Amino acid sequence: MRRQSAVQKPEISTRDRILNAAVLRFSRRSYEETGLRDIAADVGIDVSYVHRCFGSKKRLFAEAVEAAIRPVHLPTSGTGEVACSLAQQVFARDATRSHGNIGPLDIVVRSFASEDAARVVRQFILKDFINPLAEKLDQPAASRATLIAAFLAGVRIFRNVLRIAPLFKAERSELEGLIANVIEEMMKVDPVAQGHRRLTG
Amino acid sequence: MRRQSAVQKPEISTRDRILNAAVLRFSRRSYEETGLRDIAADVGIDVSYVHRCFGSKKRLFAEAVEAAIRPVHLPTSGTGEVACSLAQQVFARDATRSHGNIGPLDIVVRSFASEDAARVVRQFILKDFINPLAEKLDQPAASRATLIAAFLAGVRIFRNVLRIAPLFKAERSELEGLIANVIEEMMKVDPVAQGHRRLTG
DNA sequence: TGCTCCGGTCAACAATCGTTGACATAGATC
DNA sequence: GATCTATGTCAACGATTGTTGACCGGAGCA
Repeated sequence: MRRQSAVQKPEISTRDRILNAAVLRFSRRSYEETGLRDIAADVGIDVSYVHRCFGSKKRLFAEAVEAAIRPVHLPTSGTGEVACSLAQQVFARDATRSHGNIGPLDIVVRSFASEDAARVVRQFILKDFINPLAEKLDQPAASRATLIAAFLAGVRIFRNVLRIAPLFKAERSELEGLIANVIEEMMKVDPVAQGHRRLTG
Repeated sequence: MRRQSAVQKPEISTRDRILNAAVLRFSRRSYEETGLRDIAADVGIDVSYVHRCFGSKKRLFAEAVEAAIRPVHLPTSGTGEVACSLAQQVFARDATRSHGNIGPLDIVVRSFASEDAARVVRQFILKDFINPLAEKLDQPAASRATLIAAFLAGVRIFRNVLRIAPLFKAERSELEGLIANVIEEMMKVDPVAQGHRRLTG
């Protein structure tokens, strides 16, 4: 019924509306807790059409992850700027999808536990975050980049999923300062000279 | 049929066998992916008895978390020792429940996505980890302790749940060195003096 | 007019889930 | 022996899930 209304209205397609609804749902609840019927109800259509558009729940989820994430912005300048930028981005919420405090990261961190979802998420984290970041780091670059990713994911989980009080209520600028410092530490410290010193026993 | 067999054999109760099986299942799969029938099958009994013993799936999960976790060991000495100890414990696997690479932390990090499970997990993290750790830290102690917890959780998730290659395959001692350093940094750096310097713009 | 394709609905499938209540068995107690 | 209670089993409930196939209205085309 909702055909191109006379003129050239951009008029987002039903498929994209499903995708948007899916991103929001998957960002707020776990993969299993989110039903296709919920998503269909958001758009105002029947479940079967969701399935017809995307083939399966797993594929819809994969497309939702791909649609939600956007490339992480990594400044080309020194380590300090990179650290600060990452610290800010971990708190960023999505500008366009401004419902609640949902950001593009949340759909990723919500979906670790389920095997179906984890496969999708793992690929994204490696390709779109760890690998680009590792190019900016000293050896062992891959380990450093992964630890940074794990830290950011942990912070986002504690703050937005578990809603642990100290991270949920604390002043954002204070946290950003702490986090930026930690990230900078992860980027530059030599593990052999400083890290192993206490680990012999 | 399995009464105290004549003498004083310790003979673990069926209830505890259910609990053990639940810990393993919940550590390996998400809360929703784990069915009561799977747990019952592990023990070799009927589903209904699982339900009769624990009242509901949610309560069984809560008891499983409580049974799986054990108090984190915090050395009383300096920050360096605490950092090293935490770095080692994040890689520790459970000695008694030695199936696979399952450790007491995994049931926690597997289950944060589901709301039912998150409520249980949140309480444990605050009471048994963040609060004891915060007593050893400078202000803002709660924020620091929570960031450390988030970091450790992130590392465990990336390594044991997502199985991200760099953390999954890297040399353990190398990672421990990096992690211990990062934790020490989180414990002692003054956020106002060092953290805010770049965040004014 | 007739045909076909797109966008979408409707009803139902088979499976799985947590949950419930009725019933069985075996010791312990009286 | 009769009764009670702990330890289980069995069968089924109602709800929800992802999934499937039949169907339908309207637009475009010949």
